[in-house]
Amino acid sequence: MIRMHYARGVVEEPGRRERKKQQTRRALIETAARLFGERGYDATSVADVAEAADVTKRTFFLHFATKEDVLLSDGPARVELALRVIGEQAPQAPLREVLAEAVHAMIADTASGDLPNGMAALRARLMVDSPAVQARVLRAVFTAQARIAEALRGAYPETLDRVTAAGVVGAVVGAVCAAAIASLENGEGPEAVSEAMRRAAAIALHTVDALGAESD
Amino acid sequence: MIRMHYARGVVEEPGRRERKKQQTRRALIETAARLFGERGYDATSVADVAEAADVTKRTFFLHFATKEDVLLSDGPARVELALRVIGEQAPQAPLREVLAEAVHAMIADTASGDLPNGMAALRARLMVDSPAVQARVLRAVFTAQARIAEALRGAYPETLDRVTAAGVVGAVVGAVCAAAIASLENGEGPEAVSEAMRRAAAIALHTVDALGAESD
DNA sequence: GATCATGAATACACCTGGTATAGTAATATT
DNA sequence: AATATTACTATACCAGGTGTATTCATGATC
Repeated sequence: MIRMHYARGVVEEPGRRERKKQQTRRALIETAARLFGERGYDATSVADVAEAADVTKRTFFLHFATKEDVLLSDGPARVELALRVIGEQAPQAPLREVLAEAVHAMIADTASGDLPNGMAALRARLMVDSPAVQARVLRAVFTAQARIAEALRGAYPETLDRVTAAGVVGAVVGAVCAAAIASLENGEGPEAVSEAMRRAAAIALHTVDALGAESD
Repeated sequence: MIRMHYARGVVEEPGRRERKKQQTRRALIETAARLFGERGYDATSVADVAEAADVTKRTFFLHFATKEDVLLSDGPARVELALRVIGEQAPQAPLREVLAEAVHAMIADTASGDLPNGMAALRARLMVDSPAVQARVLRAVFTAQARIAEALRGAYPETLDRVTAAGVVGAVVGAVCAAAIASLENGEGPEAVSEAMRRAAAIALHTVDALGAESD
């Protein structure tokens, strides 16, 4: 039987075990980020990371499903952010504005909330020369995109069916991603990259206006 | 010294060696497609495919860089198709129409030109339940998208800079892909999927009209 | 036609990502 | 204090992927 009703206050304080777990997790993330940054992604094996973090390779895979996943630890939070924005403004505000808000929030979060460990920046760097990372990140983006699309469809069931919602969100996210990568490959700095993402979002958001009238 | 001036006619006929190479390549593709279809992707090892095609595992990797790549053999042709469409209609026709033509050509090719081996259909099926396939396909799409964007930028240098081109193409491709997957996950048939892709493309193509005026 | 160079395929060893299993020790619950 | 969880370890294993030396058919040259 599962019972978790220890009344440690309103919010459940983690307890020593959970704290230690998060500690190893953080150690793995930071160690991985450091080694990937120093030696490159491919030149760093999971065994190296585990060794440097003083745990076994097995432990690494108890925390992360794949080697790439250690780079995606901040992904879920960003998706939750977007979903929260949608949940708050949802059916009252017009679709276009809600989607715009959500995307802008994610872009801003990527740019500003990244200072502590620089994970997004590192990920961007590694994406350029590691196909595996690129593929995994794209898949993560795609999954996130699908969740956002479902949330939007739920909020505007009369305007959006499942496929249309996916299409619209796909357009915006696709534009933002492609612009970001292009900007990165252009060698532009974080400032310019963010600007490129915002511009791409603004342009792609016009798809929303086109929802009713499809010529062709 | 390298000399390849055997005059076998205007077009270079392949010769026995090259033909045998292509033969093993085809055998690997067909065998892989069959086994993946029968047992599923993850349940089929590269060794299995090689064995069934009567070659060594090493030979498989001389033809394909990764296990996933054997599913992408028809990808390059589809990209070339789009580039050809762009190259033919390029700067004369308006950007919107050229992009529309290119995308429609790719969609049509996916739907109709797929009968011989059903590779696109198989790929779509396998994407749904194999993360590795999904990731690799997304990466392939992303790469293709970058090439198309570059071609467009070359054709309309005054309208498009690098980042904008990437954004526009990213929007259209992103919309089409997302719609296709959503439709597939909806359990819709090939007919409906194609229709979903066309609709998504039509909607996303409105981004092109928004190129001049960006109201943030 | 004999000879030589090329390159597709082989055989074999090896590394790394990822998993299964059984076990240990610290932590949480009663 | 006794018991149940559970993060972590140790170890062996599988599959994807690569390096290297070798074989052998093919294509070029004489």
